[in-house]
Amino acid sequence: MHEAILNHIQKFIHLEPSEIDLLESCLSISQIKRKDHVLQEGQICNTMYFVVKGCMRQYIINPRGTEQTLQFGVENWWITDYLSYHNHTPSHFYIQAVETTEVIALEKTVLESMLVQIPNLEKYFRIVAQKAFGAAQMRIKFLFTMSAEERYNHFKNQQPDFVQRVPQYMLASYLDFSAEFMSKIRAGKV
Amino acid sequence: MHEAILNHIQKFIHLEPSEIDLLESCLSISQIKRKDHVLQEGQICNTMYFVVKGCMRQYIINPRGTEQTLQFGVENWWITDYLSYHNHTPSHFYIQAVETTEVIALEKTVLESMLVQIPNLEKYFRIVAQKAFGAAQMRIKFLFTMSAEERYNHFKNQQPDFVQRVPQYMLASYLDFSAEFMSKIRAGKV
DNA sequence: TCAAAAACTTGAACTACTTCAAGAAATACG
DNA sequence: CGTATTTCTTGAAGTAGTTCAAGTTTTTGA
Repeated sequence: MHEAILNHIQKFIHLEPSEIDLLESCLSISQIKRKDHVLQEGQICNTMYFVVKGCMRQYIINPRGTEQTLQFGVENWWITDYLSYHNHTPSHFYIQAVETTEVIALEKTVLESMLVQIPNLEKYFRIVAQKAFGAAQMRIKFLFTMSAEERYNHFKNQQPDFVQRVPQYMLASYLDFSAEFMSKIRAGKV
Repeated sequence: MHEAILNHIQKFIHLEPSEIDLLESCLSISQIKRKDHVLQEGQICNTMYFVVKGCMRQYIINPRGTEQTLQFGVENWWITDYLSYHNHTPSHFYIQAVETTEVIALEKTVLESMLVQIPNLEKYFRIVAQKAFGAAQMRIKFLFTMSAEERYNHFKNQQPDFVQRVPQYMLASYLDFSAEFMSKIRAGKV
């Protein structure tokens, strides 16, 4: 039970058997159906989600009414709105299941008591957040320096399977170009 | 001595007097001259920098040979390449002083021993990284949804003083448009 | 203090994308 | 299985920006 998250945690820190038991007792898996939301714009985000199986995404609706994906979360990723979570402010984002997804939803109150009981977990979440921030910096670099076609090819080389897994319009918006342009890139019409 | 960083840490966690002493003994301020680098592309980043006074920036040189700023770090900000730091891989970035800047440079070996001796610091760095990641997500949102002029005005409203403080071409690249276009925005010629 | 370097401005030509609209194809699920 | 919904495609017209080049202004530091 909960092997996925326990394995992931133990990639970064050591856990005592008693700590594993404690974790087990606090965690539970829930299933989010395709297209269901776990966070809507305007809500305060009190939960962190660990993706066990499936795919979540964080997106916004831009002024033209089009969805734009800011982040995908696949197996072994955490997804949340950290700013809303820390500042208790209304979120700017939606978080939704792209496909039917199993997550471990960790509420702030539960997580905070876990962090007190297993102080070593602080290190785990520190490393997760630092790596995520590092990845966000690289993402901004790619957005700044590559053309649309280059971003598509680069992503496809890095994550060949993932390209098949999500609708093209979601990936297009994640790479910051229109769904129509994605279609033309794929057809070689650019 | 080191009040800036001690105050910043104590915004998020409690420190015992003995811990403060220990910190004091490990920290030292160094001065980075305007335009000097603390990290160059290709180097492995082993240090985190806390800005006490002044301004640092992280930037890249794009394929056309133009510098593009990915991140500014002003007073009370940490700046580093977390990906290079964690993975021991060559950095994609330059980190440079925009103006002559006082930083506390924390080497990985020193920081790691501090984290062992003051486990509570893990929490501090967790929160710093989570907030930084949250800010990066918002940044991507702004890049995705606002026009160049909107990004400039938004930034100017949020950080009126900062706009005066750095060369326009650095801010232009941070907001992802050309220095020339910045000039036209400011002149109202758009 | 003053020369050199850095930063800013301007206009003209260009281009990598977007938007719109409508139809075709693929997929979900009752 | 079949239909409703979602996703993808295509071309034409438009635009928010870039690039280039040259001149001007401001700042730096010996």
